[in-house]
Amino acid sequence: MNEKPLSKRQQSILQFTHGYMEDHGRPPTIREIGKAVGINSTSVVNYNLGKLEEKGYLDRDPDVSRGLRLTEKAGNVAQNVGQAVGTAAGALREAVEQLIIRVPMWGDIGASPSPLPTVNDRFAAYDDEDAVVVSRDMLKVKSDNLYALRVRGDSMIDAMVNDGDIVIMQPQYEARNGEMVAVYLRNDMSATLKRFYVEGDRVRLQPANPTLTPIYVDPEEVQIQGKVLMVLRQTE
Amino acid sequence: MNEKPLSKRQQSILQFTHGYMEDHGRPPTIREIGKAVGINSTSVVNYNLGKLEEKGYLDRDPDVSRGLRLTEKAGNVAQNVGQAVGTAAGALREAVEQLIIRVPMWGDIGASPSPLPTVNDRFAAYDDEDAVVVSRDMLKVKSDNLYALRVRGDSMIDAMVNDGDIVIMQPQYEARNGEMVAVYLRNDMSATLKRFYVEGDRVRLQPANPTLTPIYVDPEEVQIQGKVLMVLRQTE
DNA sequence: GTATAACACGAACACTTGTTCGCTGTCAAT
DNA sequence: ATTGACAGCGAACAAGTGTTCGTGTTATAC
Repeated sequence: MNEKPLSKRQQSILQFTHGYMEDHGRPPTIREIGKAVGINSTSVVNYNLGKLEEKGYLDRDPDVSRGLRLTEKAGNVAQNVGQAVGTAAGALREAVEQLIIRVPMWGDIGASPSPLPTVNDRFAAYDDEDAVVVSRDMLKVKSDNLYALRVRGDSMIDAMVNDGDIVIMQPQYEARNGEMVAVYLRNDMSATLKRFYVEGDRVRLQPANPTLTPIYVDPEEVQIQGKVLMVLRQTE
Repeated sequence: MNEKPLSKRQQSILQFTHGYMEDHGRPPTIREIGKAVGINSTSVVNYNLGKLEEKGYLDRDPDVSRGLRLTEKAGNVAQNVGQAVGTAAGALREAVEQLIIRVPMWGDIGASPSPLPTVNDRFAAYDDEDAVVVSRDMLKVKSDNLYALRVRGDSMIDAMVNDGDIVIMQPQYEARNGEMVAVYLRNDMSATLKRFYVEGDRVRLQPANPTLTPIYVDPEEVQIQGKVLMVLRQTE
């Protein structure tokens, strides 16, 4: 449809109407439009509004005061404000959720004898205040059931994990070779973080520090409690 | 202020007005309100609108048609959609900025001989894609000028930092006793991460692993490049 | 040059809309 | 029992607002 462009007056009318609606929360009257765009006669304003309606820039309800409505074509604002705000807020919330994970802090690991807390141990209400915030980019797994533990004592040093460090865990009760896991050694009654390998009928637990020697244990002695995904150290 | 609750009629007036505004893009007239909530007399509607204005639920412009405006207190939608969306977006963006810091990834540390990159070395445009996202809670400093380095090789193991770990650095060229810093040893042409102590006329560099022995160097040999704030390890 | 359409205008009118007035009824406090 | 506050009502009125009418000017098509 090859349509005539808007006259300058018609553009002024649209701009004024849009701004008036935003400032006042209601459309302007015919006389208010005329005063704003320099038209002395209500019938000229009426004529131009009729033309704008023909061209699809606004709707008019006849015989009611302030019976104008700008259409989408006029670039007017969305009518359903609450929905627009909610949609924007939801989109931003989704964007944040795409960026970070809040991992609940469940307690400590390290002082012997002390088994690791497990998923099933947890019944206290999750407290968001104690969460550790981590970038999703740094985790390559689904974020189900992650938890954080703070290391107490020097027993994890062979795992290159220091007193005070935080480890991000994923519940897991079996391990593949090479995975860094938290294991509870029943004979020692202690927990440790090592890379796990099955070798013949024994289990090799390899320290993260490659200069240290591994330990070999009977599979019966090992209780895997979870996989280590990240270590976070604050040095201050 | 102990204020009387709204009457049922007043609640109906607010609800009708809100819905009419959304449906029609303009406020209702006194007579439209009366018809909707079962009031035959314009003066009763007028009286109740006056009460709602007193209580802060709406504003009235006198002597104009459709001169009502619901206020925030009425739970009405924001009038300026763009502004409301922008305000909401800004508030959420501020909330995210309160929660996390995006630390630029500047390069590697560890392969010898290789001095640390410094603030002054950096001239390429900061690429947000390479940033490391860290929770502000885990940093106790102003976030000015932080940068991240990825560790290459085993040379940091005495610092309890493994190949592939990420360290979050703050530029700093002098150190207080006990701070974990990145230092460049001029004689070795190598960089290391250690706790820094001045002892007499020498400098003691203490490994993070307390079972290892420190090294003593001449102060002239030491070039401090930055303070280590955090270590992040991905174990997968 | 003429006819037609588009655009413009002031004035009057019709209708819509908000305000005011005088009155009534109910309820709580004195 | 009286009074005052509150809520309600119909009617009249004043003001606001949109529509219609008759006329004039300018641009376009033939």
